[in-house]
This record gives sequence, structure tokens and C-alpha cells, in this order.
Amino acid sequence: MTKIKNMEEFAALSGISRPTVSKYFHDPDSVRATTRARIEEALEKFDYRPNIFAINQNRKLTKNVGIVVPYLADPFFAEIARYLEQGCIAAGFRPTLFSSYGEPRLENEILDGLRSLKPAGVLLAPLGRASDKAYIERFCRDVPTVLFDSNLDGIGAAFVGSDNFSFVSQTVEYLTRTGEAPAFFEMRTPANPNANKRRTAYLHMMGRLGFEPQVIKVEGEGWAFEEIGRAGAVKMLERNELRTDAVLCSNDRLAIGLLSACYELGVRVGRNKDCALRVASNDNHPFSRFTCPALTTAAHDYDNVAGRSVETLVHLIESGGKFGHRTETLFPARLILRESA
Amino acid sequence: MTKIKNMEEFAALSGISRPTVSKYFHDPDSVRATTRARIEEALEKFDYRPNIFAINQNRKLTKNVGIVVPYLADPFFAEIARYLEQGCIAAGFRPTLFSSYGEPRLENEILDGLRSLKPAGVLLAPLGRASDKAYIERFCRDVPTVLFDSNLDGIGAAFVGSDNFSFVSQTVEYLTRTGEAPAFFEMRTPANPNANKRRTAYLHMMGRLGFEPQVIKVEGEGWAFEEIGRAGAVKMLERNELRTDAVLCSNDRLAIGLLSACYELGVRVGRNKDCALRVASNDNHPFSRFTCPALTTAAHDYDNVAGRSVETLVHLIESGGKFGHRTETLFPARLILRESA
DNA sequence: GCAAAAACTTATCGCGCGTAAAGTTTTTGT
DNA sequence: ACAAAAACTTTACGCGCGATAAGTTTTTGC
Repeated sequence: MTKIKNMEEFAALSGISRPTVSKYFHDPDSVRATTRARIEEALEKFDYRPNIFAINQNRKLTKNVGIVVPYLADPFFAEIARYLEQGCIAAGFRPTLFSSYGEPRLENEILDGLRSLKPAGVLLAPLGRASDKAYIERFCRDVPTVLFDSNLDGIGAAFVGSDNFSFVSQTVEYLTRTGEAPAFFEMRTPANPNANKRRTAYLHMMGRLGFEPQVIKVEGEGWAFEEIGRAGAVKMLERNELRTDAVLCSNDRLAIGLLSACYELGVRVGRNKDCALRVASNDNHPFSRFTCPALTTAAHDYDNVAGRSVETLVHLIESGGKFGHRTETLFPARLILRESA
Repeated sequence: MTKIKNMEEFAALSGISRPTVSKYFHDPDSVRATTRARIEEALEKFDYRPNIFAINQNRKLTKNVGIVVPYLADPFFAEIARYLEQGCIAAGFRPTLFSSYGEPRLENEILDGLRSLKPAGVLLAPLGRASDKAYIERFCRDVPTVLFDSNLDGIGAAFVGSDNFSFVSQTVEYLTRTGEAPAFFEMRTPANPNANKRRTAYLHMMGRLGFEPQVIKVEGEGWAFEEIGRAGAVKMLERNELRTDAVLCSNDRLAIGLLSACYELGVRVGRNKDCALRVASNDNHPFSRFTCPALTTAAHDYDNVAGRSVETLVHLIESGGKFGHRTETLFPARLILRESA
């Protein structure tokens, strides 16, 4: 088991010329089966791996893929990042995960750093409202990028996400069918464009069904949604602002805060007779099963959103980094009934 | 604003020789103030960045740092990863984040991939029991590595984590002082060595205080701790196994599941007279504030654990990758009293 | 079995930068 | 002001691999 320094040495030991070995590492199926076997035999004996920096320096197209999410400490993004990473690896790419942790400055820096990684493509869930859109647009002009989760009009080669109307229409329909029409509970200045789409969908659905809408906007900035939801809910409940006994939260993290407030104030939540409030929400956050009571929510299709995002990116890369026109793919929600509504 | 191809061109444009420019990028303080000014002036005008692959290929020591955690969808690890990333950046390194998602095979693959990144150092929170310890040990022999959160005896140049005895002693002391002595609630085969230390500390404390210990071991494998805790708690409560009215959970995620079970079964949790159970736990998980009731827990010193981990790694790197002897640094817990106990 | 196609070999260049040596200029301390 | 030290410039090589061209061997199809 000698230590192998470079591909030259390894090629000599395997009895194959270096260019052919190089071809093998680029795509094992591009060489003859017999030579592939000889290389792989040598590979077992000598445990050599090409120098990744030398590879990337010289290849025009690397196998790197950047995955950028707005806040990794949010289990929703951690979860979808997990799917995306696995999808990229399965497609033969080397994903690297980045989180901008809610800071536009950091988001820009990540894109800058990504540039110098010469990535074949990037999967980007932008911060949203806070994003430096011109900056991102410039980035997308240079690097094949698929946006996911959070759409920015016209930016990136494609968008893959969830159909917010499907989310809200199902919960509103369910709530109105089984009880009173819901109020809508959200942040005053949501970080994410999905929030706006959800509010619009709520207003639309209420109009269509002939109910009077009520939108409760709570104060707070940043990504501490649970605390913002809790504090806002305390105010809302103490002031008795609700004109109905049902609340639809813009997202599960707000709902978690709201349920926490209800518990503190002794407001019973659920669909039983002795309950004062029904609460539903959106996202199927990994913890929504464990709130008290368990949260009725509209679930993202994690599998399909992540899967299609990767597919689209691979397709984009194979198409040379440009699409004829920008596509937007939306997956519908799946309503998950639990105890809270 | 011409496009600059390489350092040669940039050096010419800035009026400084290439080797000096190279030195500047390695360490801006290593060049004279006047030349530094000239370079930085040119840098603003021309926006050039050295090719990161060429740098890393030729430097014996890169500025890369790998951060490896066992499960990034666990907000505890996402949170500590956030601190670590920021610490590494502040120290002038380029961190890359990896998660083994509970799979030993993936953990090994990450270490393999890390090897070829020639990292200056690695911050590793191993899976624990499931880890391939021989594999990790071999890795640590080649790459300067600081373990954090989860200790593996003798592996890595140093360990930084939390003092499990401090966690458990404070909660046990508090619970016994204010009511009945607690039972200990944990997984039968915990993934993490901290769990074993916590059980031992519990038994020790109970002995010291003269109480009869009771350890409840719930079934379940993997990293879905909430569901394991919930299912186990349902069984425990239905069978009426508890010989006390207080439960100390091994970690917050189990506690979240337990609280969920209590809610479902109508068992009131808290320190009020009308409550049937008190629940305390360990970790100060980001969501522990929002459980119902809010969870009394022993908090990790995120700041110090992450800060010291980075410090130790930087020190290790500056020492040439080896320490005289392996150090273990433990930070005590801070007891956080909330409604659950 | 034969020609064409496919896969291989040898040879050579280039990528962008780190690094070292030798010579030149600038700064420093007194 | 002067010598020593520090910082710079020029020159040159090497890192490990991608890529290409020209020539050779093997495979393929009929």
C-alpha cells in the first residue's frame, strides 16, 4: 500500500494511461468495460482520489452545487436541505450547504463565495423581502440558479415551490365547513413572499365563500417567529380582538407561538365542545405533530419540491445553464387534520 | 472595469509585483502599509478575487474548516453550527457545514470528502454510539480535529462540551428541593454518550440525596426523539409506571414528546397544585420555551461551547496540528425555570 | 475477414497560484 | 547620514489535473 501522489502515479500502477484514467474519473461509463475493471481493481488496492482542487481549477464545469437557505436553524429549511443534499449526491454532484441566517449581507457574501466555487448550479431559497434583489439577479445571470420555496419575480432560471393558494384554500374550506370562518394570523411585515400569497389567498377564499375576513397582524422583526407569534397572540387574546373562534396562521412557527400563548392564558384549543379556539396553519413543520394540541396544518410536499428542484437544476445544467423561458412549478398542499382544528 | 483574469493581471494593474500581492492575500498585515493601501485601492476599482482552487492546491495549509454535526434538522445542532460558523469566519477561516443525518456510513463519507478538502482543521460532533470509532480515530490522526458536544474517549486532539453532571445535578437538586424526587426518562439505547453520563449523574445524585432512583427506558431507534418520547410516555402513563410525580428527561426533544403525550392523555403538567406531573429536562432546545407548559431545562452554554471549540481549533492549527496532551473542556449548565416544573 | 469506428497511448500545453532564490529598493535605528 | 534590516522585484519552477492533437491498438458491424 504505497502512498500515491497523483494521477500519473496511479495511472502507471494501474497500467492505464493518465488521460484515460482522467476520463474514467470524469465518467466511469466513458471507458471500456475492461479498462474500467482494471482501474477499479487498482483503485481498491491503492486507494487513490484525484485532487479536488486541481480538478475544479481546470474543468470549466465543476460538479459543485450550492444550496442556500435563509435560516438553517428553522427545521423546515433543515429538512428540505436534507432532501436537496441527498438529491444532489444521487445526481452525481457535490452539494455545499449555506445559510444566510436572516441577514441580507450574509446572503450576498454567500453568493460571492459561491461564485469563486465555480458551481455547476445553485439551489437558492432567498431571504425574500430583505434580499438584495438586484444582487441576486446579477448572480443568477452568471450562475445557473433554480430558486425554491421563495419566489422572486423573474429571477433565476426557474422556480419550484408550493402552491400557497392550495394551502390556504384547503384550510379555509375545512375550517368554514366544520365551524366558523377563520381569522388570518400573520406578521405585519413578513420576511417571506409566501406570506403575502397566503394572505391574498385567504382574502380571496373568504370573499368567495361570503365571509367577512379578519387579518390579525402582529408586530416583530426577524426570524424568531415563535416568540413573535406568542407575544402577538397574548396581545390579541387579552384585547379580545378575534371576531371568530377559528384562527388560520400564516405558518406553523407562528402557530407554535400562538398555541403557547393560548396555553399560558388558559384558552383551550381544539375542535371539542369545551374548546374556545380552533387553530390551523401551514407548512407541516417537523414539530407541528408535537404541539399541544397537535397542529392541523397544510403540508408541503417536501419530497416533490426538493426532488423537482434538483431535477430542474440538473436539467438546467445539462441545457448549458440557460432555459428558453422561466418555469414556475408549484406543488399542492396536503391537509393534515390533527387536534387543534 | 476590465475583467481581470488572474493575479498577474491584477498585480500589473495595481503596480505591485505578483509575489507581494500573493503575500497580501495570505495575510494583509504582512505587507507594508503603503503597498497594502495601493493593493486595496486597486481592489476597489477592479474587484478581483484569487482563484480559490489554485490557492488551495498550492498551499500546504488551507483556510478550510469542516464542521460536522450528527443531525442538522435538530435545531440544537443547527443553532450550535450557527455559532461555530460565525466563529470560524471571524477567525479568518472558511467553514463548510456537513450533517451525517444519523448515518454512520454518511459520517465516514463526509470525513473522506473532508480529507480531500485538505482542511486546516475540523470541528466534529460525532454520531456517538453508532460512529465508526476506528475510522474517526484514523481521520483524527491525519487531520487536526476538535470534538465537540459528544466525546469519544481519546479521539481527537481535544474535546469541548457541556458538563452533564452540572446539568443533571442542578435539575435533580431543584426538583427534590421543591417536591418529589424525579424519575429519569430516556431512550433504551441512546445515540449519544451524553445520555449515559446524564443517567449516571442522575443515579449518583439520587444516591447522594438518599432517594430511590427510577429509570424509565423507552423503546425506539434513530433521531426522531420527539416521537420516541411521545410513544414511550403514552405507554408509561397508561401503565402507571411512575412512582413519583416528577420526571427528568434526558433531553428536551424527548421532553417535547412527553409533554405532547401528557396533553393528549389529559395529564396536567406544571408546579401548580392542580398538576399531576412536573417535567424538567436538559439542553434548552430552541423550542423548549414554547412547549405547553414551557419547559424547565438546564441550558447549554452555546456561546462558550462554540466559542471555545473554535478557539481550541485555532490554537491547535497554530500549534501545527498536534497538542501535547488531549484536553477536555466542560461548561456548566444554567438552570432555566419555566412552568413545567 | 475486413474496413471503419471506437478506444486507447504518448506527448505536450495550460490553468492560477504558492514558493523560493537572488538582486534591488526602501525603511529603520542610532 | 550610514549600515543593517525589512520589504520589495524579477525570475523561475512546481502543483495536479484538464484538454487537445497525432498516432496506435482494439472493437464493431457486416
